Amino acid sequence: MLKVQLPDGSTRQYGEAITPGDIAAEIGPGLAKAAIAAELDGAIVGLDHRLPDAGEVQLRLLTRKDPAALSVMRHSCAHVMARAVMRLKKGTRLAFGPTVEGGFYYDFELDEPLREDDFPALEAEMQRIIKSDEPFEQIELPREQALQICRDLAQPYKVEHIEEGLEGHDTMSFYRQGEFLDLCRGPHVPTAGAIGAFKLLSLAGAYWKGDASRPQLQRLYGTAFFTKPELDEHLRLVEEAKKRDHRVLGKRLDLFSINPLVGSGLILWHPKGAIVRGLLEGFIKDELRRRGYLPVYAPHIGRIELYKTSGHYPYYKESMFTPIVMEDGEEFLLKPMNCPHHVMVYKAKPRSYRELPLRLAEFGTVYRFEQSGELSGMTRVRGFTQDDAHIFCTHEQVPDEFRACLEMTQFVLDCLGLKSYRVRLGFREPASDKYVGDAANWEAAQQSLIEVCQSLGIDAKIELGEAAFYGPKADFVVKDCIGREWQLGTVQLDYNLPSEERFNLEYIGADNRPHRPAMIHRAPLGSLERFVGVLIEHFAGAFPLWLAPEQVRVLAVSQKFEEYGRQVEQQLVAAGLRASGDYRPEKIGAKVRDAQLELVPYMFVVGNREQEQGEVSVRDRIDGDQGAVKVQAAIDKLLAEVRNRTVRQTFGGDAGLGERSARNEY
RNA sequence: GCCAGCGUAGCUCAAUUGGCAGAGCAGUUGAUUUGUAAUCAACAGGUUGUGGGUUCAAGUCCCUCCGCUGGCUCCA
Repeated sequence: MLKVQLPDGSTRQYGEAITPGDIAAEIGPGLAKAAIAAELDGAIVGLDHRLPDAGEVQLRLLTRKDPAALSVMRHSCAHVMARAVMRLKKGTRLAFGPTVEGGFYYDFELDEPLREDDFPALEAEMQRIIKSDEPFEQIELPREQALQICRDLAQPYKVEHIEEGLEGHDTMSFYRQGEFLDLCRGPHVPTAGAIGAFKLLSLAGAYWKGDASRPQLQRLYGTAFFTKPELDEHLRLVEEAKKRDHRVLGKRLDLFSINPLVGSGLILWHPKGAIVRGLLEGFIKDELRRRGYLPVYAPHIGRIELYKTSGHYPYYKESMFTPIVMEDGEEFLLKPMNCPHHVMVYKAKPRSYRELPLRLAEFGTVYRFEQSGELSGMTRVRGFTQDDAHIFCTHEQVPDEFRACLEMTQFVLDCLGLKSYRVRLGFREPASDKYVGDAANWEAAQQSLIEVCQSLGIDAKIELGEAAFYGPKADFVVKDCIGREWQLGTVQLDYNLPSEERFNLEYIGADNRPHRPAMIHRAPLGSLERFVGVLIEHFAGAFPLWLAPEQVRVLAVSQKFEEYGRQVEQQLVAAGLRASGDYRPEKIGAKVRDAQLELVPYMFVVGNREQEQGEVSVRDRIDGDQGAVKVQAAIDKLLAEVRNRTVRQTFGGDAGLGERSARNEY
């Protein structure tokens, strides 16, 4: 006897084998038609899933209104896409085809590669398959039979996956849809007709099982929604994301450039971009001073022996610039990290416990030879500046220092209007022996990270095995205003560099004996390049007043008022505002338009009326014409907005562009 | 690094089947003196990313390299 509890609290009892589809039909023909999948005790299953014969289960029938149903449908759409590819390209070998955030993909190996030109034909074929509305039918087969079928179908990747990936599974799940049969655990929509509007998006390379030493397959990306308007809205958001791309805006707003003659991945900060960066640096410097950090400076290169001692060389040799070799054989490296230099500052003299915690801070520029295919605008570069600091402290001080670091990062992000973020806690894999440092210290440090996050109200997720070999870490992952996630700030504990086999750091304790300090690396913004890139996209180039490269522009109604305009402009500059003036022989409408397109936060319009009254007409970039006020009153208003670092406007929306993470395997 | 695609004026984009490289904006000059998102006109702007090849003829077809884009892999 099976007892089924439904979301409304009602229960139903069944004596015979039953499926969610049967139950839906029993409740009503409308639900039977609308149901797409079901949630059985928290797990998503198909409508044809056979419920247990006895016991008690909770069941929820999912319609197209449930987000979980969308994933099921997209996965089915991936199958339809694969079926279409196999119809058009004979001999296609199938790999994996899961759902990802914002859509789905399927990996194939073909004799003739797919091209984007093939998309229209593929989409037409998919449309035909959906129209014929054939059911998705699950088939469970014993291991040997499953293997034989995949061999008969000439699907070597499926065979390999059964043999290696699904070792220990006795039965295999397949889904059949017409002539298309695929190893798949599902679930799927009942029939292809449930698939709504879809679109093929892009073509890419992907290694089999994500392993660069294995064959490279072709990955076909697509997306699907239950209705055409939803698909159109999604595509519109993707277009919106493209418009606020920091590479596009960086060029249009003259913030930065990258020049092949200078080198890939090397940022040229133009004056306007440099203003934004400088303001951020100033903001951070003030915070560091307030929080007891001491500024230091270190050179951009160091002898190779420094990095041999730190252990970075030759371990990270592949992602470093080649050493500079002098005539006498001495070698230098462009520094890929600031820590070894800062460690040497620590080691410059004997340290007492009374000096700890010692917090050494520097905007340190580092160089890493990232793979060419990895470079992207300001967010992935070969030379970047970290708002770096290294804290040397006793093990007892670690929790307080963690707290201060996380609190500062939180403060900085809040000030910049980045309100949506989470923290990834990278902890050690308990069973592994790849980590340096004392296990008890690790345990205490990890525990304190959890407690600090809790007390600061930070949404933190523990990821076992994601720690660096030298210590646990907390990475801040920030979500921008269209839902994309970026890893920015980081706090990392380091048991390696202070160790005897590395720099052998010591301090003299209260017991007059030497002790080993702990070391924390931390950077609230991460890299200024990436951070500014993310800020550009987050604000769509429209920086809040305190960060805007140009804060006010004086617009003269005609050239007759140039003199008064320049006078106002001077007052603005004297008040500490970044101001300019537009005295061209253009109509005021044209000047307004230009300032508006350049995203200048405020325009002060001056003409005859203003000149006579000692006023300016304030035009707000967001709210438009605000009418005339005395010059000093206008300045005071702006100064207050700067002082408070007011964030007045960000742009909303979520294009489903977060971390692309595979959910359904095979 | 790997797979696929792309590269035309500062920017956005045209150029029939391989047949005289073109437009808008930006720029310069001149006229206009303007009241809240584009005043008018003239001028100038190019070794079509680089180097090679096929052809009577290459922006267009083939190869090389460089760069960019989307992914994959990597990320101290």
